[in-house]
Amino acid sequence: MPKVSDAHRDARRQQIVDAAVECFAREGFHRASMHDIIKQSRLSAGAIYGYFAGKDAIVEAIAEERHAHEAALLAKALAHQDLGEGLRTFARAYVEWLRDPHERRRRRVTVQVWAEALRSRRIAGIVQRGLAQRAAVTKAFARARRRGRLPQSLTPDAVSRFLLAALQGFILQQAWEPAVNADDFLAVVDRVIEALTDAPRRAAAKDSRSTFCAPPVKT
Amino acid sequence: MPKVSDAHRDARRQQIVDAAVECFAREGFHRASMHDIIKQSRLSAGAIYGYFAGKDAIVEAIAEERHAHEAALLAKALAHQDLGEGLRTFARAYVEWLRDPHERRRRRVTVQVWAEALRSRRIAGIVQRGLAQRAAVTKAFARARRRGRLPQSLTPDAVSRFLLAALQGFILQQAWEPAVNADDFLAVVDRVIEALTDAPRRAAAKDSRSTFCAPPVKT
Amino acid sequence: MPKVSDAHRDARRQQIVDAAVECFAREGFHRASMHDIIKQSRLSAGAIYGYFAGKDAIVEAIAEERHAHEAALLAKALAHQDLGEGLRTFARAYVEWLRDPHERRRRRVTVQVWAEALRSRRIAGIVQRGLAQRAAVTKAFARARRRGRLPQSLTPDAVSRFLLAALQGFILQQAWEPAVNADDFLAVVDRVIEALTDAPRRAAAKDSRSTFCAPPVKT
Amino acid sequence: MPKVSDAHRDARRQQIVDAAVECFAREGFHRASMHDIIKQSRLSAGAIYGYFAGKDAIVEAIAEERHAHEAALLAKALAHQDLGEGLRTFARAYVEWLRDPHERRRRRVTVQVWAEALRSRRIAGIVQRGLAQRAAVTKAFARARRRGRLPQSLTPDAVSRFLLAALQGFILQQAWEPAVNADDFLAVVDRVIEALTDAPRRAAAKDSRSTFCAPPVKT
DNA sequence: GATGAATGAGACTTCATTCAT
DNA sequence: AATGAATGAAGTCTCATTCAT
Repeated sequence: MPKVSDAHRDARRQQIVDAAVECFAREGFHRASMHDIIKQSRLSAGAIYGYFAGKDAIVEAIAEERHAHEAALLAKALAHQDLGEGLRTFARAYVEWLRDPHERRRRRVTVQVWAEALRSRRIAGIVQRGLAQRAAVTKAFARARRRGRLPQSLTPDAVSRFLLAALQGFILQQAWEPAVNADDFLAVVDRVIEALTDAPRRAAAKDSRSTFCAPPVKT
Repeated sequence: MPKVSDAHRDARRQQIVDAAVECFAREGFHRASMHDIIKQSRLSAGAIYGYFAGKDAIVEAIAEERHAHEAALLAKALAHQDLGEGLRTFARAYVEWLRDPHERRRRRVTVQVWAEALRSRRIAGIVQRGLAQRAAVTKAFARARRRGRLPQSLTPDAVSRFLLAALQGFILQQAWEPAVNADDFLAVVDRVIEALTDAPRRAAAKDSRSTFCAPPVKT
Repeated sequence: MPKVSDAHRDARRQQIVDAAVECFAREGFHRASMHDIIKQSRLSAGAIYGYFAGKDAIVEAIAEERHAHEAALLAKALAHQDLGEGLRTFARAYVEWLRDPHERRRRRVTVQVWAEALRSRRIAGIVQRGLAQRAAVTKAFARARRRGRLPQSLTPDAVSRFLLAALQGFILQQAWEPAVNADDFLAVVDRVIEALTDAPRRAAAKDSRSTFCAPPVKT
Repeated sequence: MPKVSDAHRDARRQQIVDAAVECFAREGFHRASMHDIIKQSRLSAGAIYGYFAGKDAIVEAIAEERHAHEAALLAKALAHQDLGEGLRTFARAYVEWLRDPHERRRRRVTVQVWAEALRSRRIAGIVQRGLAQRAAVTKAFARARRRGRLPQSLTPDAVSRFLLAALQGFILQQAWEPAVNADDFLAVVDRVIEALTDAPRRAAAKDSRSTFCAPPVKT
């Protein structure tokens, strides 16, 4: 079986990653043994080590895998004319993505990756690279704020961080309780995004005044 | 009939739990060995097994530990006349709690507990018991909604879930990046709680005007 | 089985070393598995790792073991009034030592240690430490040369090195061919030592002159 | 009927052996993997197995390789009119040979072969075949003894064995310490050969006098 | 003939837990 | 009650060799 095609190599790699996701979702990284992954992948021990340097490398590959899709969703969100609208669409698409049973298994692994990031510099780096995508949202909020669409009292960084936190928390909750009602959650998200970004529109239509004035202006 | 006093037993128990937190925060549950915990606690293997049935039991004890304090904070929040005010106070107190270095170490373990809950029924049960405290908040929101202080379009469950999610996400982010700016985050939390609890009344009764109206000079 | 006596620990350690010698002599270090040593020692895997950090550490312990006895033999040799006499006695005692079947097994391991010294810095260091004992012989030859009992044309270092080489070669040959005639070999050794050190006596008695003068004086 | 010429086959074979020597000298047989040899030789796994049955066969080929050259040197030595002279020339030529860096690498492997001979019957056989060359020297000493040029008290076998031992010991020492002074060593070898082959005659016929008589000033 | 991906037995080592002292 | 040496199953990974292409 000499010099196999790149496509074949990629397929094998994916076969291993998929098997590992299955095992890790079921047992956790540390409980799942290489033997389990080997059986699940229907390859041999040696074959796997030809594609990955070890168990950790597989974990890292899994950790890395989600970024591309997230970046795509995010790009679409930020392309919207209206930031709030874009973010609401993003939230909807993201939650939709989470409905896929295959993706749900991966998310169980994601939660473990989050924990592992506290221990492994490599994993921490990968997680950081994922989190770094938030920067684009922060920038968008900064632009919005300059146009008066975000309260001066809030920092763009904290706003994007807050929305990300809510999303991460939801991912956690869904991992623990798969039956969680995503639509109701999305309704809250919509309302929050609206509150954070839509006020000017409301101001234009209804001329509202209120406690919104209370927090001091942050510069 | 123990030869040693209960106080002594409790102290020993805490000594073990503290040593384990230290080890788990540093290495993760699975990487930390009982040997590590034994050394850290300066007790003997046999002694530890006199207090805990095994490694899992220690993990469970740690997982359980946080609930009492959380319940107390929450009770105070819900005792407030104004729900929004109570929740904002809660958020502030919670974040303050997270500043303590000792607590931060424990939180690193919490993140691991979250991952472990996906694997262990016992840990899952403990986490669920913690999450169950959210019910009181949900009830409070239900009351608020009946009084028109929460939009009819939002379910009390989803609102409390959303706020919890944001808190959990913040805990994660702080674990990864201890220098995260908590005050800016709290400002967003305040605004969101306000938006969720004040808006309905405002929309119906008041016209709002605010900082939104004064866009800063472009830079 | 808490806090066992030092004597007990030493006995256990020796039990492991002895088992390892048995296995290494039979199979070679690399072929002999830890499993073999474990079975041979009638201890458990874990017990062995409580005494040695790993297979290499056992090899090192074995490599180290011979030095004390060698140093004792050498000290006796060098205490002799007459260096030649001392060395002949040493050779005899050393060869006698090699007759012991237990010691012969150890020597099979020694030959492997010699090879391993080319690869492992640790083993190389241990071997060097053994070889360093030659320095005392070199010094004795230097003294002898100053008293005219060693040809000026020979360096003390080379002489001691030569004798050591012959001994090492004999050890090799005996390892390959246990039936080698040691007495005949010793007769040659005697003659050689005599030739290297006894000339003055002969010179006194017989006034000999010869090709011995040919090599240039080395200083 | 091979598609490639014998010359090509031999070149390939040598390429493999050279690569293996490189790897074995660097890492030792057991640590060097076939993978290492494959990379070093710039051939493929399959190609190597077309030339050698396995790793052991390569080791055996290396072990065998030295004999031809040794036999040639020895034949020249024994062709000398004077045995002592012949042996001294041999020693000189042999040590000269050891100066070549390529040969030094091979000698590192030789030392390993010596150890391996204790374990593998095949390697033992090859080593024995090398050692068997000593028989010719023994015979020469027997002839010398019949002519009164070797003391009756020494067996020809032991004398040749002794000289071989010294040479083997030197090879070991040079492997461990490449900077060893070969010339000084050769001076001792010369003297010893002289003592073994000239002494009887001298003792009977001559009076000897030498450098022994001129003790240097004490320092 | 040549290639190199794949095999899978088996290597070394760790570690939660027990129990004789 | 306390100790810590001992257990041994199970873990991760390597590597000589094969054989489909």
